[in-house]
Amino acid sequence: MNYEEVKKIVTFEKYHFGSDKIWNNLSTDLKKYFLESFRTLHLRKNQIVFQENGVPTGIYFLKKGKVKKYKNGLNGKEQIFYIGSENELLGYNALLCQEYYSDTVETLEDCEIGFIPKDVFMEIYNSSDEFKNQIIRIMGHEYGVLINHITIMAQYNARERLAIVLLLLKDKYKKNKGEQSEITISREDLANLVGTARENLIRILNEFKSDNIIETKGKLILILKPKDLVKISNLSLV
Amino acid sequence: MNYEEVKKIVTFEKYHFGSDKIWNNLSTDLKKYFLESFRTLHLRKNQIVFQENGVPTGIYFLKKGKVKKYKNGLNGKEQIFYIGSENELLGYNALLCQEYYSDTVETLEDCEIGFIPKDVFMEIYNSSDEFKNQIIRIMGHEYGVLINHITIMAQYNARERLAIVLLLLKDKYKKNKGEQSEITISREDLANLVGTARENLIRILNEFKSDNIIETKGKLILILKPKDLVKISNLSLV
DNA sequence: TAAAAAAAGTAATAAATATCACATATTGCG
DNA sequence: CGCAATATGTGATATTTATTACTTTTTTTA
Repeated sequence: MNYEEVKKIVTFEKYHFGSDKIWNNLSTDLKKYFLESFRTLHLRKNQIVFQENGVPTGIYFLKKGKVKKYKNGLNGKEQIFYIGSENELLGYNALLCQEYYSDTVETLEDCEIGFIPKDVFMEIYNSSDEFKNQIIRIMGHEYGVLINHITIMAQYNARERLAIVLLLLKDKYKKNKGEQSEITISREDLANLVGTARENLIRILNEFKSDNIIETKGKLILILKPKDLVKISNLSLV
Repeated sequence: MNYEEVKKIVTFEKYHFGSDKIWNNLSTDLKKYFLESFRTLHLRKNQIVFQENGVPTGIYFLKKGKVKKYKNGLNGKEQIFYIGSENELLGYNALLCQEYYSDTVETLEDCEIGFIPKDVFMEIYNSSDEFKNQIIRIMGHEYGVLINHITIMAQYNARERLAIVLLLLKDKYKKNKGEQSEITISREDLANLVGTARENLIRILNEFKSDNIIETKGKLILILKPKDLVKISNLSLV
């Protein structure tokens, strides 16, 4: 199995909402209007963009940085189900279905975020069929990503899930071509993403370290042998 | 805690895709045209409506009966993430995002299903803003349902999840007002919905039986004390 | 920069869950 | 109908995961 085959198994698209593809099929005029319509917010690390049960007043466009999307479960424990990165849209689901937010978005690092008020967004949305269709395409794709996530959470054990999450983060934290991904994430967040206790997560990370699959330096995680992670993940082709 | 409060905790909407609300805000003319546009299929129990990785050729409208929505996970094990019932639409996500189906839909009993070919559906979809907005509203709502599901799968134990699933099925299998719900489901399917091994599921069902919370007769499950299931579920308000 | 707070890591133990190897029903069908 | 296939149910055991009670390290901030 070569690396290309490996990449096919862990298809990034299957784990990525894809709202950064909002520009596809959009005219340059519309793109320009959209980009000019937002006010830029600078948020520090660990700040909340919007919160579960809050009222949507617009949508957000993550220009720079990373965010976690989570829902509070048993005893307020954060269930992180997605890591958002550069160029992704945030908060359109609740706005378009006219409900309160069903999740919370919080920055993982200093972020630059564009905010577009509801009325401006709806104006663009309603005036352009291309834009509307693009949003719908994204929402349809999300469905597949989420049910894939459900299946993984329900059927794979913590070790397998950690392998999958690390492969995914390797892509999300990719910098320039050829460069090593520098995954910086707290053990608490990683545990809440994998869906296991922090103590358990650390034990598995240590196993991966002693097998030279990964290397850590403080919060930093480097993936040395992605192929081994694919093997551990138990993910199958198709 | 009275039954009204109990019902607030296990909000049906939080677990229901809501595509049966497609008619809301729709003109009677459009509704009529829609209903007249489909060909009715009669499917027996355990027949597949559409399959993961298949090409969408239209959408389905479940007129009568129940279906399971699942994805095949580890070693082909079915991960059931939704039970569809009367008046729900099926298969619109993949069609609208122009991808292959990401899940499989299979009947749980004899079903009457309307099929609308892609071109006819897209014609209705594109010609009516009300219809389009209704579909979008449904897709936005689904997002909340799925992340709620992820949180439950990741944080609640099998006993809690079974309690939640039984309360949900009680609503899905509701007949006429005041009548007792008759939940008929194979133990295998129930285990794949709860996300645990069949043996484990049966053990927990037996516990519920000896506490007189439920009653079973073959595949039939009757819920005697829903309030007790709410307590067991550990679901909290808000 | 030093104290306080938060996060990370360790080890032992308890609890939950999966797996295996069966026995017993139930259902489908030639 | 009756046999085969499938589904259900039981008990023992192995494995995985959570929990508890800490120590150590890192980060924050007064």
